[in-house]
Parts: sequence; structure tokens; C-alpha cells
Amino acid sequence: MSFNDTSSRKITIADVAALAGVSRAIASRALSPEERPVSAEKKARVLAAAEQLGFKPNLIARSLKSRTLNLVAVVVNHIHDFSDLVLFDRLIAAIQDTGKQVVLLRVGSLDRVEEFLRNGVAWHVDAALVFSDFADAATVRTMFRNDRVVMLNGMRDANAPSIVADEATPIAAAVAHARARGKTRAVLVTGRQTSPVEQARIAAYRAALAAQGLALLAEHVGDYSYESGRSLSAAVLREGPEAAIFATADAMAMGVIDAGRADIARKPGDWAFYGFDALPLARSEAYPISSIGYDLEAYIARVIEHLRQPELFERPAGVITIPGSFMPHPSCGGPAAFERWPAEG
Amino acid sequence: MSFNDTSSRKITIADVAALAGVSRAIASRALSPEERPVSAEKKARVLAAAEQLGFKPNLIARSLKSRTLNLVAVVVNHIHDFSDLVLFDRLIAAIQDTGKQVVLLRVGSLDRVEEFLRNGVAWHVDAALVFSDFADAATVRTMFRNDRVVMLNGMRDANAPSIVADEATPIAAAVAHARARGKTRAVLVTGRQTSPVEQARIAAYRAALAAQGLALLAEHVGDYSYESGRSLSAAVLREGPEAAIFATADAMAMGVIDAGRADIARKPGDWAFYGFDALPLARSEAYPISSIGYDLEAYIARVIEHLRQPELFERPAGVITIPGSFMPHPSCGGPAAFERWPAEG
DNA sequence: CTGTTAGCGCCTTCAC
DNA sequence: GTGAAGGCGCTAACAG
Repeated sequence: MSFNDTSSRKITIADVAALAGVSRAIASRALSPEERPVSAEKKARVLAAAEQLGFKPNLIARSLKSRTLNLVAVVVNHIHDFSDLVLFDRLIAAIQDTGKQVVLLRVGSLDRVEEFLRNGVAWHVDAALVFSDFADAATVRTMFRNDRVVMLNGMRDANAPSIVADEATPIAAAVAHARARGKTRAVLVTGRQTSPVEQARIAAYRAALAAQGLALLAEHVGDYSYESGRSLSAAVLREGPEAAIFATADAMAMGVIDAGRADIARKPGDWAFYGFDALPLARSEAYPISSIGYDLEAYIARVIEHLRQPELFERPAGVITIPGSFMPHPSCGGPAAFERWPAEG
Repeated sequence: MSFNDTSSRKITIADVAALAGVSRAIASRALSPEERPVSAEKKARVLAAAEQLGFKPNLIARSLKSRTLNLVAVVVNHIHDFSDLVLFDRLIAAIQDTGKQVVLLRVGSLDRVEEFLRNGVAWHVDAALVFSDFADAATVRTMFRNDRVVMLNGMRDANAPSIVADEATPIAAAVAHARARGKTRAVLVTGRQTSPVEQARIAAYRAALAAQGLALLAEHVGDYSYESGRSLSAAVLREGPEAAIFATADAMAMGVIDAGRADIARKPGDWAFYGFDALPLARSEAYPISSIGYDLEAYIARVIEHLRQPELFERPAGVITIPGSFMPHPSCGGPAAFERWPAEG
């Protein structure tokens, strides 16, 4: 492999052992990250020899025995939403802090996912963190040949932990907020309805609206994107400011507002927009959107917990719920823009 | 490994060989993707046996000989900017389309990067795509023990290809656009100045402003983020609408505008905002920002080319330049919002 | 504590 | 065309 290992020849543990004048096993033990029985004196000699030769252990050979590559799969449909930025950035940093590395699998565009998996290292991960809803937990376990699956896509499974944000509570709070502003009607703007998370949100909205006596005039289906909000704007705004507008993503609410600024100006009144994800932008002057967020630090902490304590997979805790919170826009009762939200810890 | 391989025991090629009644070597040849000397009859038996047992070759064992895990490292400082969403989503999809998988390495928060690398599979990648500027090409090659490094961070190196967008041309166009609007003064809002890409942008702006006779009144340093634009807003807007405002990220320009909406309203006039990244939001009604983008498809195509044709690394093409383009905001001469930009081809 | 031995699963000579 | 044997680099198991 000329491209690999710029130095002439690859240094193996045998070379180190030879130079140190010990057996390969001793060298292996001295070089092991864990504490193994080696005399201090020989260990020092081995380490010196390794240093001198520039020895780098071959991970693949090690894995052949140890059966772990210290790899974690993060499985997503795609990277798309604004809220993904902070989520994946922090999650990857946290995973790396455990000493593991991340294979990012984007299954949105793969038809033969299983075959793809089999032909790559993802086949050998320590655990799979599943955001995508391309398959249920049982299928994911089979595909990864691995029981360590964390469902982060809203799917529940008896044999895999699933971690979800409590959205029903803040959704009820949002609806109550609209009610307090005098709204008695509502319009819903949703995302991909095949997603379990989305289904739960929609159900929660319907329930809260019914419970608090707001009439649901219409549901419009988008895809969480700003662009989809724009294209739905005219239909969404048709009911006028008397109807509160609830979107399952801030980005969609932003699109509704931008494409409809003329409409909105034409019918002045107390327009009430509600979103999801607690994007900083949605707290800005440009977009009067109240939003729903969750405690990202806590969420990530629970995920990482499973990586650090694999025994947690043996008796899955079922559904682990992270608190969510409703944050009114600064213009209607919320804290000033860009103060920290409680949920951001 | 109880957690791995839900089925009772792992099927090896020896099991297949035994069931087919042939030697392991024959089984290996029959199962090989390439054509190897095996009688048609035995090959059929082996394939049937493999199918029956659900045999899946062990990638790690294979890699021990073949020395490739079909892995590509994508090295980033962090995932942070709005523009990262579409870039990484498309890049990862494209890499996966080559049959390879992606290890995403976030080095922004790692102090001992080299040690981290050595202890993970990233050590054994086929190639490293480097967006981060944490190290120069030579160092990256050493750290990955791999000569296949593509520098996407603006750094140049005689022994590694680097792929960059041509930003000088659109920057000159942006300045000319401001000049045509009658601006004779300018304010610059920059990102992290340690980044080579950013240094090139700043230099291009200074040159274009000087060439076209605009006075550079001030430079303000942000970090590409919306929030940094907000905090610089008052200072940036101080010069009034007579000065064109050039930011090296749309997000910063958006922050400047949002935090300064009162200022802007107080001093009416032809405020001229220029950004970078061609975010959809910056083409919206909410933000009158003209922006600079590049041909993302072409950019990704050139990266993928290197993965598909590793021989390209043997004689690096030096700096590969992708065309960039200036897009005026719809409100000042650009195409209507949300038409496709030429650069999105 | 130390060294020898025997694999991990696969592939590739090399004789037959 | 076939099979036995050896090795990729490392580590666990077993004696010493």
C-alpha cells in the first residue's frame, strides 16, 4: 500500500518486542491501555522502543480479537433542518469525548441499506443511534447485527431504549398561551406525517386544541423546511389573524411569515405564530414566533450514558423522557431575545 | 459477545465450506467478487450453503489483509454554519454512493487529536477530506498515516489536492454592484480570521474595494454566526446607509439586520447588505442581502472524483478552482426569490 | 511476572 | 481445479 504509511515498512509489535528484547506478549501488555502484568522495567523498555520506532498499533488486527472498533453509528434520514446543526454538533462532540468515533450513515437516499451496511465498518459498531425512521428497532438490530440500538426517532420497542422529548406538555402550554391571547381557532402546519415524532406532535396538538376549546380549521402538510412554509403560506394565512398558527418547525413558520408578509400587513391584528425547535432566529425581531424546545444537554447525556454503560442495553429502560418547554416570543411575554432559555441549561 | 450477533454464533467461511463439502480456500474463491478458479458445480454448492447459513464475510478479517475498510474521514472543526447543512448532507450522500462510509471527525474540541485518531478506525481510512484548518496537509498526512488527503479548508500543499471556490470574482462583482448603487464607502464584517478561506476573502474584499475606489471604513470580527452579527450590529450600522456592508456570511448579515432594525428604520436610505453562502433565507423578504455562492454540485463532484480515482493523489492537481457567483437580492436586481441560482445548476 | 502457543476470519501462495 | 498451510498483527490462554 504505497499510499498508506509514508514510512518504508510497517512497524509491528514484533519489531518493538525485538528491539526491547522481550516477547511479543510482553510488548502487547506494556502497550495496552489497560493495566496488565508487566514489570515496570520492561514496560519502560517497551515504551521507549515503541517511541523510537514510531510504532502505531494496528487497530484492525486488534479488533479482530477484541471485536470492537470503538465506533458508534449515527443513523439519519438526512441532514436537513436548522435544528440538526446544534444537535449533531453537540452529539458528535459528546460521543468523541467517550473515546469513540462516529460513522454517520445517511440512509435517506439508500435503497439497499442492508447491503450497504454489510459492506462497511458500520457493520461492526458498538452501538447505533437511530434518528431515522427507516426501520423499526428489531430491523435495525438485525441490520447491524447488534442489540445495542438507541431509538431517537420516536419509535418504541420493548428491547431497545428510546429517548424522546416530552412535547405534549409544552404543546398544551402553547395552546393555552394562544387561548390567553383570545384565539379560539387554529391552523396546523405539519411536517412529514410518516414520522412517529410528527404523529405524536399532531396528536398532542389535536388533543390540546380540543381540550382548550380551540377549533382546528385546517391542517397543512409541509416537510419542516423553510421553503415548504413559504409554499403553504397563502393557504395557512387565509383564516386571518383570528386563528393561531401552529407549525411543527420554526423554519416552516418562518417561511409562512416571509412569503405572507403582504397578507399579514393587509390584515393587521394580533397574528399568533407558534413553532418548534427554539431556533435563535425564531426569537428574533424578524419572526414573532413562540417556540417549543427541549433540554438538549439532558437529552445528549442520556444517549451518552448508554455508550458508557453498555449494560443498560440488557434491561432497556423503555421510553426515557426529556423535559420540553414552551417559550413565548419576546414580543408576547417571553424573555428578551437571546437570553438563555431554561431548557438550554 | 452477547450484544453482537443476535443469532447464536457467528457463521464463518469454514462453516460454509463444511456444509458445501469443500475446502475453505474453495469457499473463499467461490465467494470472491472477482473471478477465481473454481468449478461451476462447487461454486454453486458454496453459494447455496452461504445463502442457507446466512453467511456474511467479516469485514475486519478481510481488511487485515486487504488494508482497506472502505472508509472516508470528513474532518471538520465543528458543524455550525447554516451553509454546513446542505454541504454535508450532499457530500455524505455522494460519498456513500461510491460505496464508502463516512467517519465524521469533529476536531474543534479535541486537544489530543493525534492520539484520538490513532485509537480509532479513522486511522485506517482510504482518504481524508479536510475542512478543518487544525493542521496543514503534511501534518494531516502524518496523523492519518495516509497520503490521500484532500484539503478543502483553503490550505495549499504541493503534495495534496486542494479544492476551493473562486470567490475573488464574485467579490469583485459584489463590490461593483455596490458601486453601481452609488456607494463609495464600505464596512467589512469578517469571520474567524485564522482561517485561510477567510483570509482570502478579506484580501479579495480589500483589493476589490481599493480597485473600485470604495473607502473601507471599518472591519469588524465575528465568527460567521447569526449571534455574532447581532452583537456587532450597532458598530456596523454606525456609518449609516452611505456605506455598503459586506459580511463574509449571510448569517452575520442577518444578525446585523435583526439587531439593528430600529437603527435602520431611523436612518432610511438605500441600505446595502452583502453576504456569503447564498442561503435561501438571505433571498427572502425578511433580509435584503445580496449573496455569494458557488457551484456546489461541481465542488462535490471534484471531491468524489478523488475517491473514485485514487491515482489522482499520485500527481496532485494543485489547487482546483470551482466557479463562484454573485447573486443580487431580488429587491435590487436579482432574480425573484427562490428561483434557482445559476450556481445551483 | 514471563514467554510460548494458539487462534480471531479471511485470503493467498504453493504444491498437487 | 483443488486443498493444505501459512500469515495479516494482535492478544488471550496457558504454562513456566
